[in-house]
Amino acid sequence: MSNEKGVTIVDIAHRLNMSASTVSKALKDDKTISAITRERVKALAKEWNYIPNQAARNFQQNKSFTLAIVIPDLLDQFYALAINGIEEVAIQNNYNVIICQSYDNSEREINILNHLVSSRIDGIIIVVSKNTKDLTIFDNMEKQGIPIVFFARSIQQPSFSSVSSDHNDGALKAINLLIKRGHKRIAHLAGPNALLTSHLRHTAYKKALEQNNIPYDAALVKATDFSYESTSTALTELYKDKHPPTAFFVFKSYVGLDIKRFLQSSHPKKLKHTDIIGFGNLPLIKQLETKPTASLDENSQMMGRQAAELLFEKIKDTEAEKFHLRKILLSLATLLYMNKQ
Amino acid sequence: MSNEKGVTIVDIAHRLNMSASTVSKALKDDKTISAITRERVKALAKEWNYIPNQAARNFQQNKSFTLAIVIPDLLDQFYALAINGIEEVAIQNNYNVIICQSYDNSEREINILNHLVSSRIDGIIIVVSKNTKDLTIFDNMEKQGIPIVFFARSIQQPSFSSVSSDHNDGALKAINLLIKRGHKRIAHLAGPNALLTSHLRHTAYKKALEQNNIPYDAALVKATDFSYESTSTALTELYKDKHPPTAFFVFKSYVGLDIKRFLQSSHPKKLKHTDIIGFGNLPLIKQLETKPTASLDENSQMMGRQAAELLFEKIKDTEAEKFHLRKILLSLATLLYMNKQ
DNA sequence: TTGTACGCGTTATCAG
DNA sequence: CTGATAACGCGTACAA
Repeated sequence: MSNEKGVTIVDIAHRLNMSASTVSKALKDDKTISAITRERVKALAKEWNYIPNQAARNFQQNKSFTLAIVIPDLLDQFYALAINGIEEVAIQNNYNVIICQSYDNSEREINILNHLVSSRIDGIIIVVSKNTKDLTIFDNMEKQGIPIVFFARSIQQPSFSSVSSDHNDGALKAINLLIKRGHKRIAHLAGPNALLTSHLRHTAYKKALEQNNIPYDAALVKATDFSYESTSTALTELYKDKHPPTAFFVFKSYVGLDIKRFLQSSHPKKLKHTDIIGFGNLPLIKQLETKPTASLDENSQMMGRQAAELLFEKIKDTEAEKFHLRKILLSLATLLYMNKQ
Repeated sequence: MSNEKGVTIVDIAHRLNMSASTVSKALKDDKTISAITRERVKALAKEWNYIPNQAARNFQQNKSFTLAIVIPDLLDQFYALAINGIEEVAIQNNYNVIICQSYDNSEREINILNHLVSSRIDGIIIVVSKNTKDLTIFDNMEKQGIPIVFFARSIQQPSFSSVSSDHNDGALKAINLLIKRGHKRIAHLAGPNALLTSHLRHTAYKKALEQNNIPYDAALVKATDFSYESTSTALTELYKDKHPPTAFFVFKSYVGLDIKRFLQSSHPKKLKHTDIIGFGNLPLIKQLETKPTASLDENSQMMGRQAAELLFEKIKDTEAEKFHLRKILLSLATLLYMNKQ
């Protein structure tokens, strides 16, 4: 019978008059153990409701069979969907996933990472928080054999694997669409300065304009930290212009939604004629009565799957002491929404 | 110097010519170790970047310093906010949180729970998935000393701790508000049948009508499984009635949003005059141009904090071998939204 | 004040 | 085919 602390392999071995190692092997169907023994062991294990002590296994094997996802914010549906994709692949590989929120705060991020290292996490998929500058911790982690995949947000260091959207591809598709719809004054609401991705998308915006022979106007570009207040300040500035924008290319769709909110309260007449397009197709857009013009469909679930697959390649390669680096850039479809006229 | 597998206490002890136990104690500032020794140890630990092996600790102490949250779906902002509240309290207690999605599937839920037990999780906060009937696993877990707090969704078993909204209070406030706004035909869109909470809210709806001397009409009540399709089928039925509803009391606000979507496409003229109120104040409502009439403000973040605090009480009580049961029912404010007229 | 000895549950190795 | 033994890193009771 079981004591209250849980049945162990030793308990079973004792009852069956065999050694713990035999039981251990029998439990995992090791062919060097006779079929009868295996059956006896499994039967008793079931009867006694033996639950393997995963903590002991982790310790013994110096592995956790767990990978971590570190994201700024769960409320952002882009990340939530990505998690679903990652989990899918993790489950296939018999791995568990732990989700950590950095709240876009690099100190908290470091705490999280240290704890993950300490817990012998097997791999990490991370969306770096917006102020993260110091990448030494990531270097150290890779040196310790913990594979990392950077997700969505890019970083300076070229030696890390990553999965993200193709900014140039996305910007070009967005700008082309807006031009096709007759716009000349296309503003760009960029992400926070501290984020490398903000600059990449800004540059992509410039390039896309160039390719369409539209002169770049720095006055049409403002940064936002993604809060409504910040976006609204930026917009107030933009609308002071003699030739205010008639369309927006935004860092991500959430910013586009805030633009709509702003217009509704400050320039309701412009609402209908202002086209907005940005990165990210969010489920919540389904719920909106008037939608943004379009989104660059990032399919974050698929991105998550890709990141997880990449991570598992690295986990296996680390075990084999190989070296593995890959950067995946995903091109984007534009997703048009239809508003009632 | 450190080997690549990470510095251990033994490494430090060896280098400093002392025993591992001395180092172990020094590291945690044990006063029985001389100040000088403590300093020497800590200095070297820092120099060598010693990272305690949490996996070893967990194993040795048979604790994980981690609690788990099991929810149906991360995309639901109600749960995402609850997580934030839980995390807040967990961090204060130096605990980690792992988040698991059951996708409202009880088989997956069981897998998750088994794995959590196996990992020696210290406590669980769970939103049971909608088909969960068999509660023996929870009984077993409590027997094994793993405290559980049920969150938001109620279960039959009275012997578990829980935190949820006060259905009667909520329903009464909602119905009162709708009546005040002149409605007589108030429909109820209930949750799935398999969910006890659906019945509780349904009953609360009946009671609230009674208290207002409005006869209960079963034809005004339909269940939805929360998908748009299901809700839309229910609505189609409802609008076949000779006296179709002019207002809705819904299981949760997401259903209310789907009602709006449905009306917009099928009965656009009714949209303006149909009042909708349900459980849950969701951040995404900010983004809507026309909002539901009101929400019962569940403040899931605060609910999360309460659940976590309750769980920590239980964790401490378990250690002290005490018994602890509490059910928290939170009353709700109604939150009115103002639509442009 | 410091050190010794042991156990936590599991698995890998190697001997029988 | 099975068993004995050691090892993983840490904490702790007890001895010195």
